[in-house]
Parts: sequence; structure tokens; C-alpha cells
Amino acid sequence: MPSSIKNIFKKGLNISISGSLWIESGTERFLGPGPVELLERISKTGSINQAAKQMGMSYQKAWRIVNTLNTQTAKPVVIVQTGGEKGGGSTISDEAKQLIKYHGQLRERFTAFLKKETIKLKK
Amino acid sequence: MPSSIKNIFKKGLNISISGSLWIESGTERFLGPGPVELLERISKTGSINQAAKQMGMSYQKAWRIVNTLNTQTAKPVVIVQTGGEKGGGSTISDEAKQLIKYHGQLRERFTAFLKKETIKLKK
DNA sequence: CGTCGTTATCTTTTGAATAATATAACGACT
DNA sequence: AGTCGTTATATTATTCAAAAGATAACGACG
Repeated sequence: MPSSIKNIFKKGLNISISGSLWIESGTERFLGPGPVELLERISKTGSINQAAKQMGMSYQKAWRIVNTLNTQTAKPVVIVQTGGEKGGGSTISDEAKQLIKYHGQLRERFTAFLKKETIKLKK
Repeated sequence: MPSSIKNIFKKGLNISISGSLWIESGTERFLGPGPVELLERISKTGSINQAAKQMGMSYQKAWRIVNTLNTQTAKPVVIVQTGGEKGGGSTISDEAKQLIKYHGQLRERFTAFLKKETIKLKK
């Protein structure tokens, strides 16, 4: 049996390569999986508040995410209305939808990378 | 100008894809960059204590890392001697050196992936 | 058997991120 | 003007992880 990384570890352990991925500008990191899901739910519910509730997240945290996103983008990706009919609400821009799509594809490539490395490790 | 992800963001921001990577078994994650550097320094100094100091890390934390590694591997990767000449000391096994090498190569492939994605994003 | 610097643990403290609480502002509509 | 549910923001608690501190055990060697 040729020396392999795999059998340095205890037998029976399910070793895998794992990681996380995000988009950042300078030190500010944003647009990981959480924010993307938030965008999707805002789009569906029309409300930051309800989107947050669905995710078991506080409104404050959701708002911070939205705010970070909006300050990093040329035009706000979440367009909000405070007050008004039904008290207000939020929708997401076309650019936001583009970002969601892009993020999904990026993530697919990343998980493929991880999978490949995990398989390679187990050889 | 065709619609591109890049110019959804504010002009002038240096957007990049970033991430982190580690090896894990079940829920236990280990062997990220920190532990690897620790192994290298233990190898050079012959002491967990000194290695930790060089990295500005507490001995306790270093020991926990070493302990986690040693309990995940078939044979201890850090072989320790408590007491004795000079009070004791630690060396690393050949397997540890293999792990260091493997991790370096893995990390190279990962940074290449990130770089590629960042470039693709900027097109 | 005393010395040495290290390994091995336990306990306490600190600090920072997260969550909870509270309150105000908003504006269409009746 | 009053109602509605939302957005906006500040303040206070809580939790949890990391750090710090303290103490004991270890064993070759003079």
C-alpha cells in the first residue's frame, strides 16, 4: 500500500475538505449564503421583517445585512418603503436577482472543488 | 456595455472572492492554516511552548490544537516528552511533515480557485 | 534530592459578537 | 387625526468563545 494522506488519520473517520466562501471588498465581507437567502425571502414576502422571521433572524440583524449590501452597491439592491400602505415594505432590484443567480453558480463551482479535493484525499 | 456582475457594485470598490478552507471529520474541524504553522514551529523549536509564543498564541490553545490533531490521527503527529532533560519537549512525526506538505499544495489549489473566480468576476 | 523548562489541567476573567428590548419615524388610507 | 405594519436606530442583556492566570506533574541529570 503506497503511503497516502488518508491513512494518516484514524480508521473510520470520515475525513473531508470543507470551507466557506464569500464576496468581499477590502475588509468588509458580505454576500455569503445568509444574505442571499435573505434577499430571496424579501423578494417573496415583500418585507424585511417577515423575511427575517422566516429565517429565525432578528430584524436588526436583517436590516444590517440589507444596509451593508445597499451601501456596497451602485444602486440599492433592496428598495425599501417606510410607512405608507400596510406600513411599508421592501422589494429587490433586478441587480439583486442577478447577484442571487451569480452566487448560486459560484457556489456550485465551489462545492465541486471541495468534492473533488475530498475524493482526491480519499484515494 | 453588456450587463456584468462587477458593475452592480460601487465604482472603485475592490471586490474579490475570498474564503477559508479546512479539513474536518464529522463536526470537528482541524488542520487549517493555524495548526499547520504551529506544527512547523514545533518542528523548528522542539517545543510546543516556544512555538506558541512565536505565534503569539497561549500555550493552552496550542496544546488543544496538538491534542485535537493527535486524537484524530492513527499515530500521534506531535510526539511529546514531559519532563526529562531540559524539562521536556516535542517533535513532529513524518506523517506530520506529510500533512504539512499536503496542506500547502491543497492551499495552493484553493487560492488558485479564488484568484480565477475573482478575475472572472471582474470581466 | 533539588533544579530545570516543559507538558498537562483546572479555574477565572475578559471581551466581543449576538440577541433582546424599547422607541421613534414613516406615509397611504379611512 | 387615528390606524396600520413596516422601517430605522439606540440601548441594554446575554451568551459564548477566547484569553489569562494558577498550579501540578513530569523525568533526566548533576
